[in-house]
Amino acid sequence: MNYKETIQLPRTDFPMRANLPEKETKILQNWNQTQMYKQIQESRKDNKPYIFHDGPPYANGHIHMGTAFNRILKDITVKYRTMVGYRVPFIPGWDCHGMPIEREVIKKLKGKILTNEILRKACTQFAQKFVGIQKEEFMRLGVFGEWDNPYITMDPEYEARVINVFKVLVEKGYVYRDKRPVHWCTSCKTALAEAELEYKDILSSSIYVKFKTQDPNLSILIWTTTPWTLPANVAIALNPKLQYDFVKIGNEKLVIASDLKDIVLEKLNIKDYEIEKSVVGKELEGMIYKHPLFDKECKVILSTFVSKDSGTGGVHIAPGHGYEDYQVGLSYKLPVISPVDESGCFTDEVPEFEGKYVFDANKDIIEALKEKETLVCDEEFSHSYPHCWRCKTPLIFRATPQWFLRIDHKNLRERCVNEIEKINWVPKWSKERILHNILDRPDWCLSRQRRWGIPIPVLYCKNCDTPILDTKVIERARDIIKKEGSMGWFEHPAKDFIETACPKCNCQEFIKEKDIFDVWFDSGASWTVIKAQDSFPADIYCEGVDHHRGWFQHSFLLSMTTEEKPCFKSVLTHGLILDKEMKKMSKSLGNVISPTEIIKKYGADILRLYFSAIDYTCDVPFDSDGLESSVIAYRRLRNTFKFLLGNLHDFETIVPKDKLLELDKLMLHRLTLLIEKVTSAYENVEFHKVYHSIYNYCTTDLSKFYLDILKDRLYTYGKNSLERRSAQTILQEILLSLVKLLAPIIPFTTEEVWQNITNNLKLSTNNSKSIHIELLPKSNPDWIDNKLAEDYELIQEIRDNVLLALEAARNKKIIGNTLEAKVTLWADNKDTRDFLQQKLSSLPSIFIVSQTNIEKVDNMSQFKKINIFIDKAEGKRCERCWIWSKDIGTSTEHLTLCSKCINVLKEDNYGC
RNA sequence: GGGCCUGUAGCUCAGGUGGUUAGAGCGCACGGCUGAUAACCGUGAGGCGGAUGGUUCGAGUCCAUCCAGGCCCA
Repeated sequence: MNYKETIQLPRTDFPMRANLPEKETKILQNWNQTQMYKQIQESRKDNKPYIFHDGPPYANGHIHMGTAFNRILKDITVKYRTMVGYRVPFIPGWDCHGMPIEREVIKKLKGKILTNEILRKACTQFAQKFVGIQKEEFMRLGVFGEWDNPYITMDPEYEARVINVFKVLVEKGYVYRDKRPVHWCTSCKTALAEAELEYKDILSSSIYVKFKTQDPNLSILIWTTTPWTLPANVAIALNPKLQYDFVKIGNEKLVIASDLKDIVLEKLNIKDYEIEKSVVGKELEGMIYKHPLFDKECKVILSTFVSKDSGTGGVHIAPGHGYEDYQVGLSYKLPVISPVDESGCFTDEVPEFEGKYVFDANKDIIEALKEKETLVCDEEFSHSYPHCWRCKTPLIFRATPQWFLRIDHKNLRERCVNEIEKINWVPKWSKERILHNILDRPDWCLSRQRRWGIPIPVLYCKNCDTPILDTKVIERARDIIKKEGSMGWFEHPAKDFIETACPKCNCQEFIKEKDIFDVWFDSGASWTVIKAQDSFPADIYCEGVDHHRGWFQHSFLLSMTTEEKPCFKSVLTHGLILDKEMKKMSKSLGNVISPTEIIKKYGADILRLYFSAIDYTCDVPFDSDGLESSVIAYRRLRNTFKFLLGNLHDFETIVPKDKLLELDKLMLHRLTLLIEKVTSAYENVEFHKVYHSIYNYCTTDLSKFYLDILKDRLYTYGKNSLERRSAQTILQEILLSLVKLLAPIIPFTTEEVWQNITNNLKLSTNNSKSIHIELLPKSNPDWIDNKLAEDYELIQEIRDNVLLALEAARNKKIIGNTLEAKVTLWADNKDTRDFLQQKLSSLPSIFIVSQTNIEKVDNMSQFKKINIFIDKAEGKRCERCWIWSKDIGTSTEHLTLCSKCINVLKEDNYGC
C-alpha cells in the first residue's frame, strides 16, 4: 500500500509563483469591471466619513518614485480607514497650471506666434495628456479612488472656485497692490515665488566702496557683491547697537564697524592707521553722505539686520533691489528705485548705463567708481546666490507692481499660530516646522507675469491706470470663467466685466489685468473641492516635508482667511525618496529609477511592500538591492498563505475553544497580540511596524515554530480527528486575520488569497466580494491566556536549547533528520522537572523528535536550566508518519506502521 | 547663515522613565530535509552604537560641540 496516499497533504491551486506583473493586471481589470471602488463606497454609505484630501501632483510628466511613494502611503491609509469601517471617499487631483508646463509648450511651439488661445490650448492638451498617463500609472499601483471624477485645477468649475476664494479675500481686505522688489528671472521675464528659487554658488565681484560724507575727508565704507545695484542706492544702513570706529589713514578717515575693522583693513592691506574715535551706530543716524555715482545726497539709517559677521558694518541700501532693503526702507519712507527693465537691462532712468544687462554693467560701474576714486577694493567672491529653478539663470531683485496677500491682516498670522497648536501633526516635529514657516514668511505675492494660469480678475482704467479691485468685477469674471474657463477672461472685452465708470476719472474704458495667480493659489484652494461636497475640513492631508512651505501652508492660509478655520484636522508628513547614496534623484545625476519599470518587473505589491517596511518620517533611500529583499519577504508571506490555504482545503468544523489543544490555544493568544500590535501601528500611521510585526510573526511564530510542528498533526492524524481539526481551527483564524491585516499593504495578493478562500474553502465567513470590503480583525480578549504564554516561553527556551543539542548531534552524524532523535532531559530544579513531566506528552511534537524522556544520564550537555542528551531514537521508523517507535508492526496487514497510524487508517476507512 | 529632521550589524527595523555579555528578520557561510519543494528547518559569523567631550557609580539612551546627509528658508 502506498501510505503517502493516506496522509492529508496540503492541497491548493494557489500558485507558489506569483507572476505579479500579469496577475495584478487581471485583478485590476476585475476591479474596474465590477466597479470595486463604488462597491466599497456603497458598503460604507451610512458610515462615518473619513476625509482624505489629495494633494494634486503636477501634470507634466510620468510619475516618479516620489509620487508613487506618496500615493502608496495615502492608499494604505485610505484602505486601512476603510477596513476599520469608515466611508473614505478619495478624490484624486491634478495641478495643471504654471510655468513648467508653459515653458515646455513654448519650447515645443517654437517659431509659432503664440496667441493666448494657441498657447493655452496647447498647455491644456499637454496637461490633459499627463493627467491621463499619471491616472493610469497611479491606478496600476493599486490605488483606489474616484478616478472617473478627479479634480483638475484647469477645469472651469475649479477655476471659478479659485476666483471665488480671491473674491472673499478681496471682500475681507487681504489683497493689496504694491511696487516691491521680487526675485526676478531676466530670462523667463517673470517674478518667482520663494518656492521657485534654487541656491547655487556663484562668483561675484566683491567690492569695497567709500561713500563720502559732507566732511570731504570722512567716508563710510560699505561692501557689496552686487555693484549694479549702486545706481539705486538711497541709504546706508548701520546697526544701531554696533560700535563704529573712525579709522584715520593719512588724511582720510573711514567709518568701519569695530568688530570688522581688523579683517577689512587687512584685506585692504592698510597697516598704518589710528582710531580717531569710536561711536555706537545709533549716533550716526541721519548723517548725510554723497551718492557714490551720482550727484545727490542721502542719509544714514539704522537697522538691526546689519551684521557684524561679514562686510564692513555699513550696508548699501537699495529698496528696489533687495527685500530687506525694502523693509527697512518702508520705515524710513525711502523711495523704491528700480531702473531695470524686465530683461535685466538698465532703463533710461540711468542714462550712463542704459541698455546694459545688469550683470555685464558691474564692470562699467566698477570703472565709474574708480574714476570717482571711491573704490577701495575689487576682487572675486564665491557665495550662494539664488537662481531660477527652471532655467538656472542667476536672479535679480527688481521692483514691479504686484498683488499681495497681507499676512498680518486681521491677525492672520497669530490666528494661524493658534490653530497650528490644535492640529494633529504627524510626526510631531512637523508642527515646529510649519510654525517657523508661518512666523517667518513675508506677504504672499499672488501675481505672476505669465500666461498659463488662472487670470487675476482686476481691471485698470484706460485713462488714469487706477486698478479696479471690485467684487462685482470678480463675480462676473467668476461666472464667465465657470462657463467658459479662464479663456473667458482673455476673450471677453473688458466691458463685459464692469458696468460702472472709473471712480477716479469717470472714464468708461478699461484694460484687463494680464497677470495670473501663483500656482500655489490654485492648489492652495483645493479644499474648495471637499467643501463643495460638504466634507470640510479634511481629516487628513499627507505630503512630503517640502510642503510645509508649499501646499500645506498655502492651503492653510487660504482656508484661514476665507473660512477662518484650518482645512485639515491632521497632517501627515513623509520624507523624500533619495537614491542609494542618499542623494536626490535627478535626471542630471542619472540616478532616477522609475516606479513603472519596477512594477513591470516585480509588480506593485513588491513596491508597496518595500515602502511599507520603511520608516517614512525620514528620507528614504531607494535601492534596487533593497527591493530584492522585499521580493524575498513577499515570497515568505505568499508561501505562508499557500500553506494555510492548502491545509484548510477540507476544513469545515470549528473546534470550540475549550476543546482546543494547548499549543493551539497558545497560538490564539499570540495571534491576538499580533492583531493588537498591528492595529495600533496602523492607527499611529507607523506602517513599518505593521510590516515588521506581521513579517516576524510569519517567520518566527508560524514558519519556524507552529507550522513546522503542526505538519505531523495535519498530515498524519485522522482526517476528522480533534487534533487535526483543532489545528485547522487556528489556521483558519490565522489565515483570515493575516489576509485582512495585510490588505492595505499588498492589495493585489490579498485579493488573490481572498478569492481563493471564498471560491475553494468552506469557511464560515460572510464572503464579501473583495477583501477590501472586509473589516480588520478585532482582538478577542477571551483568547488571551497569560499563564499559558508564560509556560510556553519556558518551553520555547528549552526548545531552543534542544535545537542546539540536535545540531551538535547532527554534526556528529548521530542523526540527520530530527525525527531520528530521542531527547533526554533533566533539570536539577524539581519545579522545572515537574513542569517538564507535566508537558511531556507534547514535547516530542514540539521538538519535532520521535521520543522525549526525563531522566538523568551521563554525558548530558549543560544548558542554563536543563541538561540535554541526544541519542538515536529507539525502535524503527513508521513508514507512514516517519516517527520512530518500538511498536511497529503490531498489525499483520501493516508491518511497517506504528499503532497510531494503524488506528488512523481504520478511522479514515483505508481498507482496514 | 537660520529653522526642522536623520545617522544602531551589508539591508530594513526594535531597543518605556539611563543599569547585567546591544536585540529581530532578511542577506551571507555551513549543514539538514526532500510530505510548504524555484519551498521548508537548524547552526554560525557579522556592531569601536556618526565623532569628540561632559553629567553619572553607570549612557545607544541625558547635555554640549563637531562631522556627514536631507528638506525648507536667507
